[in-house]
Amino acid sequence: MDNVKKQMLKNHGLKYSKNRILILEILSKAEIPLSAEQIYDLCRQKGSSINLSTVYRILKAFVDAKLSLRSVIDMEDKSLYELNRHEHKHYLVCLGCHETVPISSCPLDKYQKELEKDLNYDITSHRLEMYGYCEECQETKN
Amino acid sequence: MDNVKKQMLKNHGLKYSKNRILILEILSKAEIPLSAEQIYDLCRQKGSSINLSTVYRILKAFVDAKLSLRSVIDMEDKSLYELNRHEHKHYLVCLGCHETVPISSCPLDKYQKELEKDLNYDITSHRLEMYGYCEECQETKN
DNA sequence: GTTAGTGCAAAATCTTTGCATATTT
DNA sequence: AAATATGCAAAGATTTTGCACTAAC
Repeated sequence: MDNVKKQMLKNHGLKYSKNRILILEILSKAEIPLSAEQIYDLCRQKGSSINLSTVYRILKAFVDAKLSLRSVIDMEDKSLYELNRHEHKHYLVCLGCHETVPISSCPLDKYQKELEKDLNYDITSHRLEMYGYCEECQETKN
Repeated sequence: MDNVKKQMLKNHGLKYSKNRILILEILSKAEIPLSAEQIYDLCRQKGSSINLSTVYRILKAFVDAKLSLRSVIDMEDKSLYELNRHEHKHYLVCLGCHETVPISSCPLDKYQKELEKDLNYDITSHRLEMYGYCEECQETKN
């Protein structure tokens, strides 16, 4: 029984369950956001007989508890889920091969503060993704 | 018959049709991105008997022809469509009332060039949305 | 023992498609 | 007349939900 993960659940007001631990492990190891189905497949590969609807329910619980983040990538129709690492991170996505590169620098802090003043908004977050072509796809013109 | 809009279709390799003109008008007037269903409703309000699947087909044609842009907003499950005005624009979305404010300034040019060099990517576009609370929703804690 | 999580099947929502008909060039 | 757009109904894909059952506290 993984006590670190169990504690993570508790800290976010979530009850323990085998499935939740399993999905938490998968998200912890993932370096890029995964779709519900990818997570489901990884569960099955690890021998679990979890149901897809349970995966969705757990992901929803994680997002509500702010343990996970949900996002969508341009041109994709499905949601992606990742662990909320409380790092400010963005992604660069190759439009050819869909390689996804995490980027930890962010140039938006000052800009966000200016906007807040100008527009009388309390800005709590932002989403930034960059799109383009990786070295290989530039050559093959994918 | 709106000849400006007719020409717009032609310029993008799209054949004329009443429905296409109608949707083009709706997108032209819209200041923020609209969902397929909102566009459908606006069509019906204008007396058209268009079918929802036709709306989807036209929007797909517009996006393929780069006459329109398709996007998704965090926490929403449906695509949004707007006219491709070839302006670089972002949106600030209120998490309380979903007010959407277009923002034309963009602080990312230099940053994007740095990333290109660092990562050997050809970066062709980016998406930025800001989320927060408008003045009113800050008060009512929506 | 009570509360909450899960599997399964069925439904809900958004989007796409096949086919017969209508419109555009 | 030939090619494309459209309406309708049906299917796809992703996500949600009701209910009986099981696991966790």
